[in-house]
Amino acid sequence: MLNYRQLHYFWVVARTGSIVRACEQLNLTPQTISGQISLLEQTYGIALFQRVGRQLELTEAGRKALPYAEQMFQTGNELEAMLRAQPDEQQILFRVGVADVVPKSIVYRLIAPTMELSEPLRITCREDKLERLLADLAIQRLDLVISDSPMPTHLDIKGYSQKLGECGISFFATQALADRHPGAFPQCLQGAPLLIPGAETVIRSRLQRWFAEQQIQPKIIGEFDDSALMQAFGQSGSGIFIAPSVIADEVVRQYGVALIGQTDAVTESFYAISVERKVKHPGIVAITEGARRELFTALP
Amino acid sequence: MLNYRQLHYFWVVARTGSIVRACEQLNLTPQTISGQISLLEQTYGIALFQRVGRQLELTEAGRKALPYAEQMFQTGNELEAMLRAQPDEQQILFRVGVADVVPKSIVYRLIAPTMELSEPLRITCREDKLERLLADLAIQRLDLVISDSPMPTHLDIKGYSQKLGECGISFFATQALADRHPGAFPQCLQGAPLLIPGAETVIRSRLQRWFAEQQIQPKIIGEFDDSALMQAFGQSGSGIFIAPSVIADEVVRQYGVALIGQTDAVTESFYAISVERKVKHPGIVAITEGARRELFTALP
DNA sequence: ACCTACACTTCGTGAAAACCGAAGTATACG
DNA sequence: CGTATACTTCGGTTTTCACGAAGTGTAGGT
Repeated sequence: MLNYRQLHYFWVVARTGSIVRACEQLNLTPQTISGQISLLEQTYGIALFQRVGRQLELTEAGRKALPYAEQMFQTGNELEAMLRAQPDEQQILFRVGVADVVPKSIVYRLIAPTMELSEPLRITCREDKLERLLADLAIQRLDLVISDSPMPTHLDIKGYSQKLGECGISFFATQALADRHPGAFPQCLQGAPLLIPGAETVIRSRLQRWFAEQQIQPKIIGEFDDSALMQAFGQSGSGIFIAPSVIADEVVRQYGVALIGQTDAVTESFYAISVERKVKHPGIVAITEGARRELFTALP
Repeated sequence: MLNYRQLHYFWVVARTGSIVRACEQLNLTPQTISGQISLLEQTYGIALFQRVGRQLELTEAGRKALPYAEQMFQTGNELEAMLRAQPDEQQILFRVGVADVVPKSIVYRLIAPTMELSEPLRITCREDKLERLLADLAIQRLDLVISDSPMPTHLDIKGYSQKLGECGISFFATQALADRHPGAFPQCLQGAPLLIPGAETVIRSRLQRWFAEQQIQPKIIGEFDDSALMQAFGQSGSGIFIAPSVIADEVVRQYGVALIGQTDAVTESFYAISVERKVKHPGIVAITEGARRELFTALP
């Protein structure tokens, strides 16, 4: 019989990447979690983690198991939220999935308008790979997916995309790094260390085309599927990184980096994907209208 | 923090319909399960079951919670199977969903051919409402769905139906009940107590049309979405019930009932619904070919 | 090279929980 | 109205879980 508590610890450790961080989240001590996970591994005679340096890393088996656990406890959290909400009753659920390539502050600004609706919404927000989010959209476990690309056609799922807006991109670096690559933008990018979005993103290929046109060859030193992670590396001075221009001010402020330059020749778009049930969800309406009115007003 | 063990007990009790049966499955005593579920209810201050007679029934909250639990532990079971299978490695997964209106012995006969393939399959079989199965098909948590109707068009899911076969239906009753309604078939059905498939099934409406044509008004005393349940009631002598003619012999033998008559004017069809990935799953091939070759050979 | 900080592990103990036997209550059925 | 069945309640017992103390191994600075 599978021990769901142990599996839960496994999940938290896997997603936080370390036992210590899992402890903070679970209010437990490391030896407890370490022990319980060892027991789990023992039960099935298979290692889920392996030590790499002083961190833990998923083994092959662990990587296989993680999506199952993910699904289980994601559902578990929703169930718990539902059980707790029972008494006060009937606020409308609004379940949003966010593709991990979308910068968090964009997401925040997109979703913020839904918080101020007259009818109280209960918002659930989840981040994942686009494909998985769309699957959940199909079975109506999500009401809306926010992504940087419209609905792909190769999936066996119907969905309707709605463009929220489009904007140019800006380049950022720590001041020290920026000083090392002086000169006019964009020529200053020549040979500079660059962090770029992963191969699966839309903006990646546009960016590369633009570099070719400008006859600039930056030195790509990192690829990231998750924009927050990319920005974290950028903040440490590893390389120059990009973000949509609408959040340029915020990036400069929050990460303490310098704006190197910006272009509208490369644009990033954002889409709201829904199944478009007969009744439009108030949350979706708020997001699409809010995006048009406030976030992307300066653009066509 | 949600107690997953208690939730698991809740799930088993809900799906078996009784604590005692859950005990058999979990190797526990009733007082344990009863107690643990009470604790769960206490934690969230909400009843999940209510006593009806000496059985338990889901409350409104329980009904809301069940699909979540279903999802969780279904996934949990798959995970466990995967973890166990790890050592011997690489047998092809074949996950089949069966709509509950399809008689079990038909399902068995359809699936049986896959057991004898040269390449070893690991078959997972799940029974549920058609709609839920199709949702899981869309996100590739299932490879095939077997149903009595082709892919409905109103869902936001793509799927491809393939007709497995078609056959007439037969009427059955206990000998005692049959004796009470003597005479030639189908006139003997006039005024006889009848158990029929639920309103959502395809055969239901065909059956009613046929009765109208024959100018027969049976007395409908029960509707069932689950064919096994209908047959159980039929076995107890509650009423006359139907089943596809291909399994007539088996129904007579297994339930100890008499065959009253059969007609090919009302037919029941069975379909295999898949997402038709590039590569045809060996299990799907085996089922469609097996159906054509063995089960429904006598028909066009 | 060595010291310190950090992350995970091992071991033994104590507390919490889960579980069971016995007995009790309530319902269905003949 | 008695018997069988299903769920509950109430102790006591067993098992599981969690922590403190101490240990191993790695990273990084001096």
